[in-house]
Amino acid sequence: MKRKVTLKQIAKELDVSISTVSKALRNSAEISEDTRQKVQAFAKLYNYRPNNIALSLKNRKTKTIGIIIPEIVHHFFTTVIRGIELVANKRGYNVIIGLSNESFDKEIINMEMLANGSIDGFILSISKETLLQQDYHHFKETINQGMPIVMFDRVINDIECDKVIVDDVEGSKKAVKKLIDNGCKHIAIITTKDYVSVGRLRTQGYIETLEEHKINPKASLILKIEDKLVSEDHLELLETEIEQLFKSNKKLDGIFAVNELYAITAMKVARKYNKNIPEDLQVIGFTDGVLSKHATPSLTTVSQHGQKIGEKAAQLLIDKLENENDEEIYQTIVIETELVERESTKK
Amino acid sequence: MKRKVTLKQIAKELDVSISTVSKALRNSAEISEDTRQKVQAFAKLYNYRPNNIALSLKNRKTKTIGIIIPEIVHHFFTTVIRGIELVANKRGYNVIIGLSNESFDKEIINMEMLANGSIDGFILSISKETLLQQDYHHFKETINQGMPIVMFDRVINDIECDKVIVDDVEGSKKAVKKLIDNGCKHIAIITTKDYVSVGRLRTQGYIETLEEHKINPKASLILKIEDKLVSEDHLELLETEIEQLFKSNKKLDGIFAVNELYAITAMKVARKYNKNIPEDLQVIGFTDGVLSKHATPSLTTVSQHGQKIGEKAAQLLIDKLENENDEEIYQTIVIETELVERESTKK
DNA sequence: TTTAATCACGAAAACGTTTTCGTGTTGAAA
DNA sequence: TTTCAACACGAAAACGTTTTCGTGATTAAA
Repeated sequence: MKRKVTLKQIAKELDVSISTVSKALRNSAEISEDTRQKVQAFAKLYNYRPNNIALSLKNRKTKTIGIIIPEIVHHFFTTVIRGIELVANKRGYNVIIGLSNESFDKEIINMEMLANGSIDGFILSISKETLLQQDYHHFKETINQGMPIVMFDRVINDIECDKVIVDDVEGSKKAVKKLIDNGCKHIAIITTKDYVSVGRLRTQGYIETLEEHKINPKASLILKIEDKLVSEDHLELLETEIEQLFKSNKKLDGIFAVNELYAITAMKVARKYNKNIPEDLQVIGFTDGVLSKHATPSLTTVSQHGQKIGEKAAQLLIDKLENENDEEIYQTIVIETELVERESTKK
Repeated sequence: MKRKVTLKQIAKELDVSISTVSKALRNSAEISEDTRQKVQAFAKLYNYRPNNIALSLKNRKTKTIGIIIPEIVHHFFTTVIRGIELVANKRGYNVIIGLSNESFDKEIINMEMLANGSIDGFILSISKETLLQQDYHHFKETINQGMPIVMFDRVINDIECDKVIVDDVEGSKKAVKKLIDNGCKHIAIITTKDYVSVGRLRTQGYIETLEEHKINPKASLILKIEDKLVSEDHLELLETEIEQLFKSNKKLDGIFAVNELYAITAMKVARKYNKNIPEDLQVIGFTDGVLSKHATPSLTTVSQHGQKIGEKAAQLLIDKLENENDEEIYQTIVIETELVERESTKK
């Protein structure tokens, strides 16, 4: 087992100073051709690689991006990570991941763990608990200490930082409009409680679109799920709630669900009630994931282009990191949504 | 914007030495109660946090684990990550992620990027390309430099390191046995080419189980997919290959697929051929993910307990890291698989 | 031959810690 | 009054780099 070789060891071995070795390796003009070759040959032989930690300390930058997300077993978030990793790697950055697990405390702990020198900046999506408590001091403090943050998807307006979002309202409008155009008269929405910003916005899009088409939004057609209860383990609860929706709206012919799971479950319930999809009931989801693609019938959804979100977020962050003149101009980038039409809606 | 405060600044401000500040903060007995309180108060006021990078350099350990996986948009791998993160965090470690994207070169690049000081050890699953090329020098070199590696899921025997695997053969046997017990006479397997170790092992389990039950494995019932062709984008190819299987085996009444996607697609094809599941055809998959749970009918699968794999891997790695006496004893932990019975098999 | 410029290298500081060891000051014991 | 612990603190080294600056030796110009 040969330990990693350092400049010091090379210097000692070749009987020159550390500075000389360093310069020789970096092809400094100060060093003679002779020693340069000698040093480089030796370094190559022993497979010398500069120690990242030492470099980080010296340069006061780690070339590492910290990602904080609520959950990793989650198709959307992983596509975002994929995007981040893609451009980060291309630009010489590493990616370190912290999971808040939707918890306020864990979000803070993770951020503090990383903020003390381990990373140069954050890309994050806020945990539900944080959104619920509306306590954002940790973000503000981090930014105040000169560490840039880029928020995506779940963002809040009164934090001054770069943001990458999808136009939830617009995306939701596309979906609802599609249902209307396809002839649906009684369109329900299955959404989350309002404190989840994306749920709120998508609900808003739903209502606006109905109104634009002179349709009166009916309260009985709006189902707001308390999603703390509806983790993967509480599927039955979700199902019964949706069944209620079916029971109290016999004429139901269109459903817009703000995520895949709600949509899939709705289709399941529909089958139970002998409604054919898309003939009797058309369904559109939000967030294009594996479920949508492989469900039967496959699900028409609003795609958020998670990877693009990640790419853009990483771009924004790295640009800010590498721009010396830290002008405090913050951008909010909106990534276009796209309606992916599949079998759950009529042609 | 107040920059992060350092020991030096505190020392200067309070007109004491850096050593005194450091000791005071760490409650050293060398420091008087008076100055201790003064320093601690000041530190608290300015929210002092020791710089991780400096600590890493000093201690020659980063308290960070490097994970290298082939793909992040992948249910199994993310559950493993979740497990790793869970115990890593509990034990004060961070987690940094590199994606090989199933590429040999990217695997190497990522590992080199991290191996130069950024992390204390690796947890990884080998890329398909690496498995295909059978070039494992980068693993050996890393280990040789004193950096511990824990491999999971896709491992290779002749690398000396800790490993966490599922018993693919055993898991596959459970599945096939279930099909036999349920009365299937013509059981097909949809698997990968043999260079993917998990595919090979699951095929082995299939064959062995048949033989144990005096059933002759028929070549026409073994479908080996070249999975480079079958990314998410080549679904039709997968479908036609499976259709061939149906066409050439009219009596087909059981399918064991080595992953979710193959299983789901098989069910889709079955529907096309008007085979009822589970009455006419029973299907079992491998890897319990979202698809299995939410498909219709829901899919009976062999669950690998990804999270447990991650937890165990992290445990092994951290134990090794924190055990000074680096005895070179390597363990291979086998995580039990479990047959999760759902609607795609008979009761 | 003297002066000045160029060359080739080394010493040292800096990044932010922790820790070992040394030292001046105090108080008590002799 | 002298001696010696105990006390409270500081200097310095170390982790592994990069970079600035200084310097002795060689070479070219005067």
